Amino acid sequence: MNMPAFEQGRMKPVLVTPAALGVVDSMPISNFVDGQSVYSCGETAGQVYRVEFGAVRVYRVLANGRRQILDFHLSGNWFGLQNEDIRRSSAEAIGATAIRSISLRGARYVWQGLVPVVLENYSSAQEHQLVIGRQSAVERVAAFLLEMSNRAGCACKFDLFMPRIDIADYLGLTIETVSRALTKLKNGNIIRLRGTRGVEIVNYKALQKLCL
Amino acid sequence: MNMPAFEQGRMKPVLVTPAALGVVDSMPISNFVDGQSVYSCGETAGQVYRVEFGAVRVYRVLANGRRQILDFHLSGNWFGLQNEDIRRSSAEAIGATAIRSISLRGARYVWQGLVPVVLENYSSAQEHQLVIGRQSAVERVAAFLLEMSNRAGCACKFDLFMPRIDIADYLGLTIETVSRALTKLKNGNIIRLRGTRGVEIVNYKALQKLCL
DNA sequence: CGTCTTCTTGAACCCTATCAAAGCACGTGG
DNA sequence: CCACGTGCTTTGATAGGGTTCAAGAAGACG
Repeated sequence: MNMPAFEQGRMKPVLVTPAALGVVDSMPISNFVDGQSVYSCGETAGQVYRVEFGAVRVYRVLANGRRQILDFHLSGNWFGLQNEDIRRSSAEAIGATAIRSISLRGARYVWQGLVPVVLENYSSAQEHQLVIGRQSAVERVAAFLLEMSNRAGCACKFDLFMPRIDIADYLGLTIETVSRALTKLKNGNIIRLRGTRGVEIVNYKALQKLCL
Repeated sequence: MNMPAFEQGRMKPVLVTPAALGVVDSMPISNFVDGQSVYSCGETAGQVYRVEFGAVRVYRVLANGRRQILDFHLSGNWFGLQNEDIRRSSAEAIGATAIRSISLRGARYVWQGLVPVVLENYSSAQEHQLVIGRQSAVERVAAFLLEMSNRAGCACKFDLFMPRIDIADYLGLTIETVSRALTKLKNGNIIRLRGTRGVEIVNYKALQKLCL
């Protein structure tokens, strides 16, 4: 089932990103305010996007109003990639955000470079399935904090850029449960909370251990 | 944010599948018995796979033994697509299964054709996030039955090809809860159960309504 | 036809959601 | 600079849904 090492390398021909193709950096950047829609469920999908700065939440809403945030996208992340013509999710800016949009006009060439991007998004979606499918509230919040820490460059001190409700809808919990989990982690001297958004990881290993 | 219709069509240059590239059909097919491993977590990833007949479950296991099935793959479905060198999930045959494996030797060309496949898998992963993140037990089972019905060609009468434990681990529930949900749907005259695996959807609309 | 596995059913418990209210943070205007 | 108001967060009490543990029933298979 295994392969020689020289073949493993071929897994990533994909380091040829669209940027490397030289077509992306010339694409237009738009600015969004907090909560502003980038695209909405039901719209036709004609572009893919890259966050230049700020953040984006991609989510879906059930008929009864329950919302599930599928992913957060930070500076450098691509989103809006899909095969179907119609958007089945919505995307909104979190805070002041700049987004580069790429039309799929020269589709074949653009998609080719986006393969690693799609694979990465796919991978993180699967990771998240595990978290919301098989972990308890505290474990989910712990996993979330580690994820945010990693995305902040593995800093042990960072700011959450989204409100509690977004964390809850990302983790499949309620804001109250998220708050209680954070309090529990704080009381266990695993994290420290600074104001509403600030987080400091005091006991990194304990946090990792919680994610099993 | 919308685009003219003629550009929409460009979203799918991707109908050029590997099969169309003429390299896939010549790839070797292996046979697997029920429960046999296709690849395991921790192995190096050198191939992608396509189910020829039978079925495959892709799953991850937490340190404490809790398992989450990420996806089921049926005849014609591709799996094992990832960017990283190391497998973070495991794949097993469900029942007697034939699988075609494609080395990523001619990687660039293969990946190019696989873009729609990856996008499809990504899309179904997101769909599933919604189910396990924001739906109740009965709603999850209802969604699962509809999914299986669709994959069986929208038949209202079909066989589940996996045991209850797989359904449970796919939906983030226990087997008992899955069983109770099925009983509830049966008692509500929404479905009929034939033996252990057989399912007949009696009230299709009611089932859809449950998924909201 | 018997045995083993899988599935279903039951009862008790636990975790998380829900409902309600108080505490903060921040911005506005006096 | 402080009072006030608004929105978000935390904390509390209760209830509901799902898990867990424990049998029992139904299939599958030799």
